[in-house]
Amino acid sequence: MSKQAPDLTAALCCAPLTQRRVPTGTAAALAPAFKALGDPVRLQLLSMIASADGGEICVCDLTPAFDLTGPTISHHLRVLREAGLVDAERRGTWVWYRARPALLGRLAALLTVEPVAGAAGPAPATGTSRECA
Amino acid sequence: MSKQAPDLTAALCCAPLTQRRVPTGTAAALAPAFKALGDPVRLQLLSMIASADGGEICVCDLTPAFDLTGPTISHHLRVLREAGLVDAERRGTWVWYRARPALLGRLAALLTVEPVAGAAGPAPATGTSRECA
DNA sequence: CCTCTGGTTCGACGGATGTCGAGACAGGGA
DNA sequence: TCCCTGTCTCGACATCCGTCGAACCAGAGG
Repeated sequence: MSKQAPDLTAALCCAPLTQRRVPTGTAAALAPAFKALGDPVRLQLLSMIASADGGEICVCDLTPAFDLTGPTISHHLRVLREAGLVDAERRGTWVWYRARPALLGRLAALLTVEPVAGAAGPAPATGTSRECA
Repeated sequence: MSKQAPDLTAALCCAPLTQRRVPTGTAAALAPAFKALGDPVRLQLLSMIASADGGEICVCDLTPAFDLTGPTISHHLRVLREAGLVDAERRGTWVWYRARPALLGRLAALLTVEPVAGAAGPAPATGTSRECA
Protein backbone atom coordinates (compact mmCIF):
# COMPACT_ATOMS: atom_id res chain seq x y z
CA MET A 1 0.00 0.00 0.00
CA SER A 2 2.70 2.41 0.90
CA LYS A 3 4.39 1.92 -2.41
CA GLN A 4 1.37 3.02 -4.39
CA ALA A 5 2.01 5.98 -6.64
CA PRO A 6 5.60 7.19 -6.36
CA ASP A 7 5.96 10.83 -5.47
CA LEU A 8 5.31 12.63 -8.69
CA THR A 9 5.82 15.92 -6.94
CA ALA A 10 9.44 15.60 -7.93
CA ALA A 11 8.42 15.78 -11.57
CA LEU A 12 7.61 19.45 -11.49
CA CYS A 13 8.63 20.18 -15.02
CA CYS A 14 6.71 18.81 -17.97
CA ALA A 15 8.49 20.45 -20.85
CA PRO A 16 9.23 18.06 -23.73
CA LEU A 17 12.42 16.04 -23.68
CA THR A 18 13.52 17.67 -26.86
CA GLN A 19 13.16 21.22 -25.60
CA ARG A 20 15.40 21.36 -22.58
CA ARG A 21 17.35 18.93 -20.48
CA VAL A 22 15.15 17.04 -18.06
CA PRO A 23 16.24 17.56 -14.45
CA THR A 24 17.55 14.68 -12.37
CA GLY A 25 14.51 14.65 -10.12
CA THR A 26 12.11 14.48 -13.03
CA ALA A 27 14.07 11.67 -14.61
CA ALA A 28 14.14 9.72 -11.36
CA ALA A 29 10.39 10.19 -10.89
CA LEU A 30 9.32 9.33 -14.43
CA ALA A 31 11.76 6.56 -15.31
CA PRO A 32 9.90 3.94 -13.22
CA ALA A 33 6.75 4.66 -15.22
CA PHE A 34 8.62 4.07 -18.49
CA LYS A 35 10.15 0.94 -17.03
CA ALA A 36 6.67 -0.32 -16.23
CA LEU A 37 5.75 0.21 -19.89
CA GLY A 38 8.88 -1.61 -21.02
CA ASP A 39 7.23 -5.01 -21.16
CA PRO A 40 4.94 -6.11 -24.01
CA VAL A 41 2.52 -7.81 -21.64
CA ARG A 42 2.19 -4.72 -19.46
CA LEU A 43 1.78 -2.50 -22.50
CA GLN A 44 -1.12 -4.63 -23.67
CA LEU A 45 -2.58 -4.84 -20.18
CA LEU A 46 -2.53 -1.08 -19.83
CA SER A 47 -4.09 -0.70 -23.25
CA MET A 48 -6.86 -3.16 -22.42
CA ILE A 49 -7.53 -1.31 -19.17
CA ALA A 50 -7.41 2.18 -20.63
CA SER A 51 -9.55 1.35 -23.66
CA ALA A 52 -12.05 -0.75 -21.77
CA ASP A 53 -15.71 0.00 -22.13
CA GLY A 54 -16.87 2.03 -19.14
CA GLY A 55 -13.31 2.89 -18.22
CA GLU A 56 -12.71 -0.23 -16.18
CA ILE A 57 -12.15 -3.92 -16.70
CA CYS A 58 -12.15 -7.03 -14.55
CA VAL A 59 -9.04 -9.15 -13.99
CA CYS A 60 -11.08 -12.11 -15.11
CA ASP A 61 -11.23 -10.49 -18.55
CA LEU A 62 -7.50 -9.73 -18.62
CA THR A 63 -6.05 -13.08 -17.63
CA PRO A 64 -7.45 -15.25 -20.46
CA ALA A 65 -6.05 -12.85 -23.07
CA PHE A 66 -2.49 -14.07 -22.45
CA ASP A 67 -0.65 -17.38 -22.34
CA LEU A 68 0.46 -16.66 -18.80
CA THR A 69 -0.54 -17.92 -15.40
CA GLY A 70 -2.64 -15.96 -12.95
CA PRO A 71 0.23 -15.03 -10.64
CA THR A 72 2.21 -13.62 -13.55
CA ILE A 73 -0.66 -11.40 -14.67
CA SER A 74 -1.16 -10.33 -11.08
CA HIS A 75 2.52 -9.44 -10.86
CA HIS A 76 2.36 -7.28 -13.98
CA LEU A 77 -0.76 -5.56 -12.69
CA ARG A 78 1.01 -4.74 -9.46
CA VAL A 79 3.91 -3.22 -11.35
CA LEU A 80 1.48 -1.01 -13.25
CA ARG A 81 -0.25 -0.14 -9.97
CA GLU A 82 2.95 0.77 -8.15
CA ALA A 83 4.04 2.87 -11.12
CA GLY A 84 0.88 4.94 -10.71
CA LEU A 85 -0.45 4.01 -14.13
CA VAL A 86 -3.56 2.13 -13.01
CA ASP A 87 -5.77 1.81 -9.97
CA ALA A 88 -7.56 -1.24 -8.60
CA GLU A 89 -10.77 -1.66 -6.67
CA ARG A 90 -12.43 -4.78 -5.34
CA ARG A 91 -16.19 -4.97 -5.73
CA GLY A 92 -17.62 -8.22 -4.47
CA THR A 93 -15.92 -11.17 -6.01
CA TRP A 94 -14.05 -9.39 -8.76
CA VAL A 95 -11.31 -6.78 -8.89
CA TRP A 96 -11.68 -3.92 -11.36
CA TYR A 97 -8.81 -1.93 -12.86
CA ARG A 98 -8.96 1.54 -14.36
CA ALA A 99 -6.30 3.77 -15.90
CA ARG A 100 -4.84 6.94 -14.41
CA PRO A 101 -4.71 9.38 -17.33
CA ALA A 102 -2.77 12.05 -15.43
CA LEU A 103 0.56 10.23 -15.46
CA LEU A 104 -0.07 8.92 -18.96
CA GLY A 105 -0.51 12.47 -20.20
CA ARG A 106 2.62 13.61 -18.49
CA LEU A 107 4.66 10.88 -20.17
CA ALA A 108 3.16 11.76 -23.53
CA ALA A 109 3.99 15.43 -23.01
CA LEU A 110 7.58 14.55 -22.17
CA LEU A 111 8.02 12.61 -25.40
CA THR A 112 6.24 15.10 -27.62
CA VAL A 113 8.48 16.28 -30.41
CA GLU A 114 6.38 19.29 -31.33
CA PRO A 115 5.47 21.81 -28.64
CA VAL A 116 1.72 21.34 -29.33
CA ALA A 117 0.40 24.53 -27.79
CA GLY A 118 -2.37 24.04 -25.26
CA ALA A 119 -1.01 20.79 -23.94
CA ALA A 120 -3.56 18.10 -23.12
CA GLY A 121 -2.75 18.15 -19.47
CA PRO A 122 -4.73 16.67 -16.60
CA ALA A 123 -7.53 19.16 -16.27
CA PRO A 124 -9.14 17.84 -13.05
CA ALA A 125 -5.77 17.02 -11.59
CA THR A 126 -4.27 18.23 -8.37
CA GLY A 127 -3.68 21.91 -8.06
CA THR A 128 -2.39 23.97 -10.89
CA SER A 129 0.40 23.04 -13.23
CA ARG A 130 2.04 26.37 -12.65
CA GLU A 131 5.48 25.10 -13.47
CA CYS A 132 4.44 24.05 -16.94
CA ALA A 133 5.21 26.92 -19.24
CA MET B 1 25.71 -3.00 -35.95
CA SER B 2 23.09 -5.43 -37.14
CA LYS B 3 21.00 -4.79 -34.07
CA GLN B 4 20.55 -1.12 -34.90
CA ALA B 5 16.91 -0.05 -35.08
CA PRO B 6 14.52 -2.94 -34.40
CA ASP B 7 11.95 -3.53 -37.09
CA LEU B 8 9.34 -0.91 -36.50
CA THR B 9 7.37 -2.21 -39.42
CA ALA B 10 5.58 -4.39 -36.92
CA ALA B 11 4.24 -1.28 -35.22
CA LEU B 12 1.79 -0.47 -37.97
CA CYS B 13 -0.84 0.99 -35.75
CA CYS B 14 -0.32 4.28 -33.95
CA ALA B 15 -3.68 4.86 -32.35
CA PRO B 16 -3.49 5.94 -28.71
CA LEU B 17 -3.31 3.32 -26.01
CA THR B 18 -6.55 4.60 -24.55
CA GLN B 19 -8.54 4.29 -27.76
CA ARG B 20 -8.23 0.67 -28.69
CA ARG B 21 -6.27 -2.32 -27.58
CA VAL B 22 -2.68 -2.36 -28.74
CA PRO B 23 -1.96 -5.39 -30.95
CA THR B 24 0.62 -7.90 -29.82
CA GLY B 25 3.03 -6.98 -32.59
CA THR B 26 2.90 -3.30 -31.78
CA ALA B 27 3.46 -4.00 -28.11
CA ALA B 28 6.42 -6.24 -28.87
CA ALA B 29 7.93 -3.63 -31.17
CA LEU B 30 7.46 -0.62 -28.92
CA ALA B 31 8.11 -2.12 -25.49
CA PRO B 32 11.92 -2.19 -25.98
CA ALA B 33 11.85 1.55 -26.62
CA PHE B 34 9.98 2.15 -23.37
CA LYS B 35 12.38 -0.16 -21.59
CA ALA B 36 15.26 1.91 -22.86
CA LEU B 37 13.60 4.97 -21.34
CA GLY B 38 13.11 3.15 -18.05
CA ASP B 39 16.40 4.28 -16.56
CA PRO B 40 16.94 7.77 -15.14
CA VAL B 41 20.41 8.03 -16.64
CA ARG B 42 19.19 7.11 -20.12
CA LEU B 43 16.25 9.49 -19.81
CA GLN B 44 18.65 12.34 -19.06
CA LEU B 45 21.07 11.22 -21.76
CA LEU B 46 18.30 11.22 -24.35
CA SER B 47 17.13 14.61 -23.18
CA MET B 48 20.62 16.05 -23.39
CA ILE B 49 21.00 14.62 -26.89
CA ALA B 50 17.57 15.68 -28.15
CA SER B 51 17.78 19.18 -26.71
CA ALA B 52 21.39 19.79 -27.71
CA ASP B 53 22.27 22.86 -29.62
CA GLY B 54 22.59 22.01 -33.30
CA GLY B 55 20.76 18.73 -32.79
CA GLU B 56 23.83 16.77 -31.79
CA ILE B 57 26.18 16.43 -28.87
CA CYS B 58 29.58 14.87 -28.22
CA VAL B 59 30.09 11.98 -25.80
CA CYS B 60 32.75 14.08 -24.16
CA ASP B 61 29.98 16.47 -23.12
CA LEU B 62 27.71 13.70 -21.86
CA THR B 63 30.12 11.73 -19.68
CA PRO B 64 31.09 14.46 -17.18
CA ALA B 65 27.42 15.18 -16.44
CA PHE B 66 27.08 11.96 -14.43
CA ASP B 67 28.87 10.25 -11.57
CA LEU B 68 29.46 7.22 -13.73
CA THR B 69 32.43 5.76 -15.53
CA GLY B 70 32.98 5.97 -19.26
CA PRO B 71 32.07 2.35 -19.98
CA THR B 72 28.78 2.72 -18.14
CA ILE B 73 27.80 5.80 -20.14
CA SER B 74 28.84 3.98 -23.29
CA HIS B 75 26.63 1.07 -22.31
CA HIS B 76 23.60 3.31 -21.81
CA LEU B 77 24.24 5.02 -25.13
CA ARG B 78 24.34 1.66 -26.85
CA VAL B 79 20.98 0.73 -25.31
CA LEU B 80 19.49 3.96 -26.65
CA ARG B 81 21.10 3.27 -30.03
CA GLU B 82 19.81 -0.30 -30.27
CA ALA B 83 16.34 0.90 -29.27
CA GLY B 84 16.36 3.20 -32.29
CA LEU B 85 16.08 6.33 -30.18
CA VAL B 86 19.42 7.89 -31.09
CA ASP B 87 22.05 7.64 -33.78
CA ALA B 88 25.82 7.94 -33.50
CA GLU B 89 28.47 9.17 -35.90
CA ARG B 90 32.23 9.40 -35.47
CA ARG B 91 33.87 12.54 -36.83
CA GLY B 92 37.55 12.63 -36.14
CA THR B 93 38.37 12.07 -32.51
CA TRP B 94 34.89 12.53 -31.11
CA VAL B 95 31.60 10.65 -31.50
CA TRP B 96 28.43 12.69 -31.95
CA TYR B 97 24.95 11.56 -31.01
CA ARG B 98 21.65 12.84 -32.35
CA ALA B 99 18.03 11.93 -31.60
CA ARG B 100 15.63 10.08 -33.87
CA PRO B 101 12.35 12.00 -33.55
CA ALA B 102 10.29 9.49 -35.52
CA LEU B 103 10.19 6.82 -32.85
CA LEU B 104 9.88 9.44 -30.13
CA GLY B 105 6.79 10.82 -31.80
CA ARG B 106 5.28 7.38 -32.16
CA LEU B 107 5.71 6.71 -28.46
CA ALA B 108 4.16 10.06 -27.61
CA ALA B 109 1.20 9.33 -29.88
CA LEU B 110 0.65 6.00 -28.21
CA LEU B 111 0.47 7.58 -24.76
CA THR B 112 -1.70 10.53 -25.77
CA VAL B 113 -4.85 10.63 -23.70
CA GLU B 114 -6.77 13.04 -25.91
CA PRO B 115 -6.83 12.67 -29.69
CA VAL B 116 -5.68 16.30 -29.94
CA ALA B 117 -7.98 16.87 -32.87
CA GLY B 118 -7.44 20.08 -34.75
CA ALA B 119 -4.30 20.92 -32.86
CA ALA B 120 -2.29 20.85 -36.05
CA GLY B 121 -3.91 21.63 -39.35
CA PRO B 122 -7.49 21.01 -40.49
CA ALA B 123 -9.72 18.45 -38.87
CA PRO B 124 -9.13 14.80 -39.80
CA ALA B 125 -11.84 13.78 -42.17
CA THR B 126 -12.27 10.12 -41.36
CA GLY B 127 -13.25 10.49 -37.74
CA THR B 128 -12.35 7.39 -35.81
CA SER B 129 -10.71 5.43 -38.58
CA ARG B 130 -7.34 6.97 -37.86
CA GLU B 131 -4.92 4.79 -39.74
CA CYS B 132 -1.21 5.21 -39.57
CA ALA B 133 0.29 6.22 -42.83
C1' DC C 1 -20.29 -24.76 8.89
C1' DC C 2 -18.03 -26.19 4.26
C1' DT C 3 -16.80 -25.57 -0.57
C1' DC C 4 -15.95 -23.30 -4.77
C1' DT C 5 -14.11 -19.55 -7.57
C1' DG C 6 -11.36 -15.32 -8.30
C1' DG C 7 -7.21 -12.95 -7.13
C1' DT C 8 -3.07 -12.19 -4.54
C1' DT C 9 1.22 -13.39 -2.07
C1' DC C 10 5.21 -16.35 -1.25
C1' DG C 11 9.32 -18.82 -2.57
C1' DA C 12 12.21 -20.31 -6.07
C1' DC C 13 14.51 -20.52 -10.50
C1' DG C 14 16.95 -18.90 -14.87
C1' DG C 15 18.04 -15.03 -17.38
C1' DA C 16 18.63 -10.07 -18.03
C1' DT C 17 20.50 -5.57 -16.31
C1' DG C 18 23.65 -1.82 -14.27
C1' DT C 19 28.11 -1.02 -12.85
C1' DC C 20 32.96 -1.34 -12.75
C1' DG C 21 38.15 -2.23 -14.00
C1' DA C 22 41.19 -3.60 -17.52
C1' DG C 23 42.24 -3.64 -22.04
C1' DA C 24 41.64 -2.65 -27.10
C1' DC C 25 40.89 0.50 -30.85
C1' DA C 26 40.89 5.13 -33.41
C1' DG C 27 42.71 9.44 -34.42
C1' DG C 28 45.66 13.61 -33.68
C1' DG C 29 49.97 15.61 -32.60
C1' DA C 30 55.00 15.92 -31.09
C1' DT D 1 57.76 6.86 -34.79
C1' DC D 2 55.71 7.09 -30.03
C1' DC D 3 52.42 8.95 -26.99
C1' DC D 4 48.14 10.91 -25.49
C1' DT D 5 43.18 11.47 -25.39
C1' DG D 6 38.60 9.83 -26.43
C1' DT D 7 35.50 5.93 -26.96
C1' DC D 8 34.18 1.23 -27.11
C1' DT D 9 34.53 -3.82 -25.88
C1' DC D 10 35.25 -7.49 -22.73
C1' DG D 11 34.83 -10.01 -18.47
C1' DA D 12 33.16 -10.08 -13.95
C1' DC D 13 30.11 -9.14 -10.22
C1' DA D 14 25.78 -8.12 -7.58
C1' DT D 15 21.26 -7.10 -8.22
C1' DC D 16 16.86 -7.03 -10.46
C1' DC D 17 13.15 -9.05 -13.47
C1' DG D 18 9.75 -12.43 -15.55
C1' DT D 19 7.79 -16.71 -14.80
C1' DC D 20 6.00 -20.56 -12.44
C1' DG D 21 3.83 -23.76 -8.70
C1' DA D 22 2.03 -23.82 -4.21
C1' DA D 23 -0.27 -21.75 -0.67
C1' DC D 24 -3.20 -18.16 1.12
C1' DC D 25 -7.14 -14.66 1.50
C1' DA D 26 -12.02 -12.77 0.21
C1' DG D 27 -16.73 -13.36 -1.16
C1' DA D 28 -20.67 -15.95 -2.69
C1' DG D 29 -23.52 -19.88 -2.15
C1' DG D 30 -24.83 -24.28 -0.36
